[in-house]
Amino acid sequence: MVTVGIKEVARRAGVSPGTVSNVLNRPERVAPATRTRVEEAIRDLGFVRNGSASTLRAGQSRAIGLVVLDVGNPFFVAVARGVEDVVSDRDHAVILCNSGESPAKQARNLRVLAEQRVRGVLITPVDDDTSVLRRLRDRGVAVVYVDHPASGDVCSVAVDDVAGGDLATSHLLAGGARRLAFVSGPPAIRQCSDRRRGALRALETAGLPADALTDIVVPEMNAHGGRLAAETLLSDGLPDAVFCANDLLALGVLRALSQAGVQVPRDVALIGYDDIEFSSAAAVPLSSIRQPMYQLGKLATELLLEECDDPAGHAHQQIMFQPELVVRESSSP
Amino acid sequence: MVTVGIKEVARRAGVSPGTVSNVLNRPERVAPATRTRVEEAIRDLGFVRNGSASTLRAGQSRAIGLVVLDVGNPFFVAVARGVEDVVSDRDHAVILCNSGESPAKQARNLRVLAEQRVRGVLITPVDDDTSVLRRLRDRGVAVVYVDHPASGDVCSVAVDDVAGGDLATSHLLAGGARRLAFVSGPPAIRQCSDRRRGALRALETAGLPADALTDIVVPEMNAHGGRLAAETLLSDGLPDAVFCANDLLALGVLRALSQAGVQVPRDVALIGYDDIEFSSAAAVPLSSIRQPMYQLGKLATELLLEECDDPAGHAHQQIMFQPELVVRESSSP
DNA sequence: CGAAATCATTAAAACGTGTCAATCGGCATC
DNA sequence: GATGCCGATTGACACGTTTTAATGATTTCG
Repeated sequence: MVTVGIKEVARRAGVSPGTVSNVLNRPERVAPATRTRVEEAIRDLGFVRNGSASTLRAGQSRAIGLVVLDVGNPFFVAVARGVEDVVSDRDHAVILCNSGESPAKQARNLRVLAEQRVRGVLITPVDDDTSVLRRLRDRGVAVVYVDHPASGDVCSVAVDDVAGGDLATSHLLAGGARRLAFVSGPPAIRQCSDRRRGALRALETAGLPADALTDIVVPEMNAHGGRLAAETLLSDGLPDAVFCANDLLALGVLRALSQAGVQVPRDVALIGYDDIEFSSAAAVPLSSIRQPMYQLGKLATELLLEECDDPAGHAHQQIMFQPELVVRESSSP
Repeated sequence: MVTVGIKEVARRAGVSPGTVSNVLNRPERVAPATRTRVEEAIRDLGFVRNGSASTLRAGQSRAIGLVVLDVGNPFFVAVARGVEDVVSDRDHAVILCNSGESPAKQARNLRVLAEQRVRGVLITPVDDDTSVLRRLRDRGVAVVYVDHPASGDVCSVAVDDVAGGDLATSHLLAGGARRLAFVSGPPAIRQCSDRRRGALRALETAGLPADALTDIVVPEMNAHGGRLAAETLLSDGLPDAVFCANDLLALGVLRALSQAGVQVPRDVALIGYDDIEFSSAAAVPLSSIRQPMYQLGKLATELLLEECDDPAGHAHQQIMFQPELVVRESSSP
């Protein structure tokens, strides 16, 4: 393993290591003639900068961390795309981490990111325990919440989940449903509890009691969780309508119900959340709540980089998008 | 930004920096009493080790790179899961990169990984240009091909795509189809060309001419590409059956055809590739070719780490899995 | 009881880059 | 022709960790 470093390049180009460094970092400071000479040497020797050394010296790396709940969820994939597009313009890198909805994995990921001295972290937190994040910020790492509202001292980009829950539920109620089920992951996940609160608000607006809504909590917010929920639905008796906290759950529910001979929407109405691409292509096209996923990632990254570039003059912002109801066959009588 | 380093921990614990390093890396070498003292100091000061410094000193980091064609494709998400599970046991990290089927992005990603001095790289190459990879290996970075067969001097884990293409096509032919269309991305992508070769083999076996297969090439192997392909199908006249190089394409084709009033499988049979979870939940459940996605990632990672740990005694292996036909409604008359 | 051996700890030298004060050379001004 | 000035380049040090050879402390054995 031959390690060609900055000083070999320097020797080859007949300059000092300092000049090579300048070519890499502030090309404008070095005379055009020597610059091309150095660039040739770099090409000839196949030199690639040692990121560790550069990070060590500079005190921070040219990477940001993105911690999401589930890389298997197209929602977060779309968010990641937004992040990637902004970041690659500034030739930074994204370290994508998956917390799998587990606080332990989230903590492990954050430790790795802290070790890597990332400039900043975009995170969809697993729960409301902000202590880990606070420690990160104390260490000088900028943090922006993604899909999670925050209070004054930190930036956040989110979508109004209470409004979304209300939208979905009001739509189901307008369709004539009276007994509802809410399928979601652990209530510690804010998206779940907020969407539930929205559902309850809709019930109240409609003059219905809160116990018209039955909670079904499953451990994982994916298709498998959805199938588990369907088992409960089938054994406990079907409600008029089912509201799932995301589309993966809804697809799982839909699948399991169909296999059991239950027809959607005839026997039970169904609505999901996120409006991922697959929802419209499902066996029964899925009604859902649309969110600006790509925008979420994009804007969050812009806020993060702004804070990194000017920590002092940066004013924290909390952005809140509004979700949108998308009606398809699964909830139309 | 306060930087608490190893030497502050040392001072607090009343030992030398070297001892703190030993506690971190070879705890067995330090006496239990001092070890706990150091561990307390670490906790008290909230010390986290500077990964750059340790990477710089060690010459390589404790991370591996994974470069995939499309993070939006559930196939690669499943592969990534396999990788992640193996790697996190050895407490290494995975840097996940998306080449988006573009050689330029792939090259950029590899540069970043080289800068980070990753121990090894798992990659599904965009094309057959191995020069970049060869340079990486010359620099001492282990490389394993994922979902891409290789020749003797490098490890690879792949699935027999020719066999898969044959399986899919033979199945369509057995269903009575005579005129076929093959929808895929650019033929430079090996998965596409191999599956096509398998399709041609099946035609030959059945005694049909090669021009019974019409190629439809789209720029992106996702649902959008599928919709583009469907436009071509509709304007050029429908074949008896359509074989798509992956399920995302097939879902897009299915969707667009349905919207145009074409019924699957009555008007045209359809089969995809990969057997991603959504395929079975589609409007018309999709026939497909199943691949051991998780196993692919898992085994590739094991080979990679084996090579990293013992570069000299390592014998390169080329693993080839066999795919499996999954028949569902989209191809059953 | 002294010497040897074992064990725990330390001091100092790297790793490759970025930074900054210092130097050099060329040029214009007086 | 001396002086000052400015841009280009240099040299040396620092970043935080790991590692190795050496030191100090303690035990074992003759």
